[in-house]
Amino acid sequence: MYPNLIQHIRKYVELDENDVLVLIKYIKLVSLKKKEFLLKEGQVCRSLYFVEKGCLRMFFINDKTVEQITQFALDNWWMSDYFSFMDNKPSDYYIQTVEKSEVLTIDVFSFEELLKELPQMERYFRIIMQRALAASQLKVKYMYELTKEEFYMHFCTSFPEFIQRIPQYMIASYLGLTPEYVSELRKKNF
Amino acid sequence: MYPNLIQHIRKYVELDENDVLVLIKYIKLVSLKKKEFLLKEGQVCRSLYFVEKGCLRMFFINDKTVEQITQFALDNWWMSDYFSFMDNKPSDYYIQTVEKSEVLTIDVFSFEELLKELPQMERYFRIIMQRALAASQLKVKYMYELTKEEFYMHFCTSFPEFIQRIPQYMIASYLGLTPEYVSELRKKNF
DNA sequence: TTTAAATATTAAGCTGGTTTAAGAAATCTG
DNA sequence: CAGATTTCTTAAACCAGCTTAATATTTAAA
Repeated sequence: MYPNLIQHIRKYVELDENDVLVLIKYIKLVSLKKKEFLLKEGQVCRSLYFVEKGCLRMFFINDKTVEQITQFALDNWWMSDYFSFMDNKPSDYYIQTVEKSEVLTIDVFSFEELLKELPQMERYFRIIMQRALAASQLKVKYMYELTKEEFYMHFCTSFPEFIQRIPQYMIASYLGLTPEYVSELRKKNF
Repeated sequence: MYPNLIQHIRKYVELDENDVLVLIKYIKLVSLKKKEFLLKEGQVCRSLYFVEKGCLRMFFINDKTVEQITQFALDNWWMSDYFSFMDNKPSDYYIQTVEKSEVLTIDVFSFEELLKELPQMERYFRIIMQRALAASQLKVKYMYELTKEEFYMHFCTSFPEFIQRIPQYMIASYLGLTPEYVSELRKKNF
């Protein structure tokens, strides 16, 4: 049950069979089709989401017309609007499946209970947050360092699995480019 | 001793007088003048830094000429290159004081020992990382959402204390603008 | 298999923000 | 206080990447 999550946790902390039984008390599995929503703007983000299988995207609506993607989560990634989750505030974001997905959810209350009952999960999430923070800082560095063309090329070579699975216009949005410009770059570079 | 750090920790977890004695075993105070370095490119970032008083900036060198600032840390902020710290890899960054500062440092080894001896610190750092991640995500959102002019104006109204303490050209760098363009914006907007 | 919807391409014109270069003002240092 | 250094301003030329608008292609649904 939830093999990817269990394995992921065990990369960072000890988790015996009993701990697993505790863990699964607090976790819910949600099976979703393509384009289903886990969160919409205005709702409080009440859960952390772990992608067992599939792909999520997080986006907000720019000047009320354009979807601006800020994150993707493929298999074995956590996703949440942490501000909304922590402070119980309405979110500015949507979280939606990009493809058919199996998502594990843990709500605020279960999260706190789980941390009490399995203190090593405090360490696990500390490490997860720390790694997510490092990744976020790296993305910001690339946004500063690279031209948009370089940013796109870098993304293509660094994350070829995204190029396979995610429509081009979504990648454009994630990188802060227009789809038209990505078209131009593809023509130019291949 | 270290009143700001102690108070900061107590905002999130319990810390009795004995715990404080344990904590200070692992922490070092460094007093620095303006423009002193805590980290230089190529070195491994071996510590987490907490600003008791003062101001730090984190930057890297762009195409070998221009300093690109990615973070500031004022009083009560933690700063580190988490990638370098976690994985023991040479950093791309410099960390330098912007003004005379009192900085608390905790190195990798002490960090692990501290977490063993005071497990509630695992929770404290989980929350700190979570908040830093939320802040980083919010910055990325603004970078997507706002024009450079709006980004600058938003920063000025949201963080007036930065405008007081930090030279204008550093703020320009942090926001990804040229100092010349900031000059133009100031003329235009006041 | 047809129709509709979603995704991708092409090309011309335009603009927000950079680059370059020079000088002015403020702040340090002895 | 004087000179050196750091920080800030001004203005013109320039360009990476966007906008607009029309068409083409792929995918999904009926």
